[in-house]
Amino acid sequence: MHSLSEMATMPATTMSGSGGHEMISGGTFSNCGSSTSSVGHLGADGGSFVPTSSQDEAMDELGPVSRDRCNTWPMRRPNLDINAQTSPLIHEEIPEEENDLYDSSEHIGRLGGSSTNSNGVLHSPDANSTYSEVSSPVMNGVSPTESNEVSSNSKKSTTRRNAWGNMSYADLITQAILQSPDKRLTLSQVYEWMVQNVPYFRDKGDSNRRRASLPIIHCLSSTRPQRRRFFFVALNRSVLSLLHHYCWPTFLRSSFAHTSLVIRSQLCSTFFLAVCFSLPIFLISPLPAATMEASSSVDDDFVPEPRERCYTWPMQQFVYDQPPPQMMTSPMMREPTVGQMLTSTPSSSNMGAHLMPLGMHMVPGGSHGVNMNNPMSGGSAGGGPIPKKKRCRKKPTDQLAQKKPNPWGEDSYSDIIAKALESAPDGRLKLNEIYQWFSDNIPYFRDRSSQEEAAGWKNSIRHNLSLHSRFMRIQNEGAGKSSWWVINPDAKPGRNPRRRERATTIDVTNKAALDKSRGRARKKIKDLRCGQIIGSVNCMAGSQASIVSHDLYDEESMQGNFEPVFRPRTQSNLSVPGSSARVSPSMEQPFDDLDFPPWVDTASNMAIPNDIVDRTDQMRIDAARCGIGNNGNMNAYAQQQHQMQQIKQEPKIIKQENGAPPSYHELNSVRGPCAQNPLLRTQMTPPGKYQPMNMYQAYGNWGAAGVPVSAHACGVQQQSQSLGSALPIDLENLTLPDQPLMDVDMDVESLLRHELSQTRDHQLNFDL
DNA sequence: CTATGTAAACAAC
DNA sequence: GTTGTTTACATAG
Ligand SMILES: [Mg+2]
Repeated sequence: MHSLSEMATMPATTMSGSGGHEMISGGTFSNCGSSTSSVGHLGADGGSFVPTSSQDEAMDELGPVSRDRCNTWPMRRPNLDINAQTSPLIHEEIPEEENDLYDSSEHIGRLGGSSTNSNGVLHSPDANSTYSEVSSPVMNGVSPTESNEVSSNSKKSTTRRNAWGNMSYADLITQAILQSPDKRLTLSQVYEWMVQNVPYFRDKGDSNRRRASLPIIHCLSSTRPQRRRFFFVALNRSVLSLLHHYCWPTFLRSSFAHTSLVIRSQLCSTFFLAVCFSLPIFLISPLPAATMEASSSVDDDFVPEPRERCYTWPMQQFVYDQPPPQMMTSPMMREPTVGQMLTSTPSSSNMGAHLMPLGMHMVPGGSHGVNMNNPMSGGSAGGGPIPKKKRCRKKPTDQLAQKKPNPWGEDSYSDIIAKALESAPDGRLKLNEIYQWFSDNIPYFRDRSSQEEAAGWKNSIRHNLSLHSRFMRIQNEGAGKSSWWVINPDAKPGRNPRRRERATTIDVTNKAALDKSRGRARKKIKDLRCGQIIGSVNCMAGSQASIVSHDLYDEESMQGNFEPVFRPRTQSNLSVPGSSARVSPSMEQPFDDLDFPPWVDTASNMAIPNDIVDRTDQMRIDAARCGIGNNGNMNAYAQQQHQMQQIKQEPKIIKQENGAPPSYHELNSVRGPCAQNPLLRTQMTPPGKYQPMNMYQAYGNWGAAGVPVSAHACGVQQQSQSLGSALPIDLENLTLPDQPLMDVDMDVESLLRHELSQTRDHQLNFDL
């Protein structure tokens, strides 16, 4: 079994009341609350938050300092009156939700139907109905004909918010979950429920497509009202990091009681996001009685206490001592998450015994570094095409005898990289940090740290990072900054690249020919770049390619996909083998490895963004407003982060137009309105610093205890301000297949923006 | 065959 | 020189 550390190491993240307020008001985002309780009271009273002028003032007080330009979060928008009009309805419901928001179908119905409940009202799920037996739970209480009419009628109706009725996705999901026996469903079961119970989705057909593999479990069965709040748990660090970079906050259990409103609203977004992106997120009520109370003591001990501090900072870190029961026993957990797979490599326990038998100069195995064997291997150096001598890499007999696949041990580069990333406090490392991790933790590489010797294995690391969709690069905005590398939680476990084999089939005998052909290819590309229309598009192989903003290169032509004038180093130029012309992105299935609801127009609606801009290092924190007085409540890590933030404070950023036209980064910055997480590690903290086990010898214990806890705080609110007011309100609008400029990148952005717009709009759509 | 390691070309920074 | 992406090729299973 997997230890829980890899999936339940929860970063402490709380949302400050001010954050919640900002989210609603559309004001600026503050990463920090105040040290006083004035801001925190939002959570203290259980979410009875109402945007008032006084709070607005408080907000202003706490708001970020003025800045020239928003590189980390959107600038304050003048006014979002639209929200003010749309929100109150839902808004007013929230404060009172203490009593059973989720068990009250009426509430849900009301949320779903803003004006009339004729269609949106949901009756309480039949107590006898089981998940599998529900006939048409969504339309309970609605006459068959009526319901049918509602859902099948696609024409716009002013009384209907969505094509299927007034219920939001969250409403539907909630219904599905509530009607399940265990009050929890996997994502695929949610899909199934949708398809089975909502005619609109049923009609979309293809219910078996893109089944979810990663579960969302929603436990709402807590009997104690005070615990009937939600937070979500990223099951592993990978997800965590992704959430993190998406700016979806994760929460400590200790924080939820104070931030229920925020959490709920965040949850809704996350909820939806989870559905769309198949994030393995657990949605659980605070220690749901049904699933956790029985076996987990964590719950019972846990009593959230009010606290006076910035709720964006972690107070304490919450770590499951053991996996939540459902994770261990639930049959729904069919497919392991990436993180689980990473840590479930067989036998790494012998890593500890992995003695480097040979001195660093004996170099039994690897041909890395100074390779004596092949003096000609410097391919391009020579003047002319030198026939390349065949490489001969025989595995040394002693290594064979040890059954070790590699001179350093069992794990592949990929495995080691993954472990490095997982060991990182934020689940992310930069390339050189990965290098360092190798050197620090694995003797073999440590012994080959010289520039010359390291070139080989570093190359291999880079190669692996690029090659495997398992790893995801996150753009680190800022000149000269290398990207963050994280585990890609959406990577498909099994299959991966199908491009490697080509070499074996190509019969090119000498390097000259190879280079020549390569040159031709290059030339061809360059020619094409000069204006020819090519039928390929930057596409994703697996989920591995970077997402390219077509806004950049392809202003308005959906027909002609011009190659970019140049390809950013970090941008894949791969085209899909087999499908040359992909004029219509929805035709091909470049996202087969992604799990989307069947009815979702995957190609047009979303994709896993592999390029995410991270502007962590650019945030500016006003330390004075961050509740510094309560450091005693922080864990060491948080304190360190805190100090760092105080130290940092560099107002710089403001990376203005470098003379360049709307750059790739610029566009990325729009797409990835990721927040700067005040708790994110910066470059000032070396990756290995928080590692309890720094030795590769302890390798086998990874996953058990080796993953340090990290604290994350990530506000989602600030994103909302960047959203145009013209954003579609209904998800439907985003899934229209004929939306122009529809492409991977575009869709991610729009999806996120949509989500954010929902958030801004007071959870108009997704609030439960 | 696939998975992996290694080398290297190339490009952008 | 570094960071990334790809391709090529070799070996093991
Ligand atoms: Mg990759």
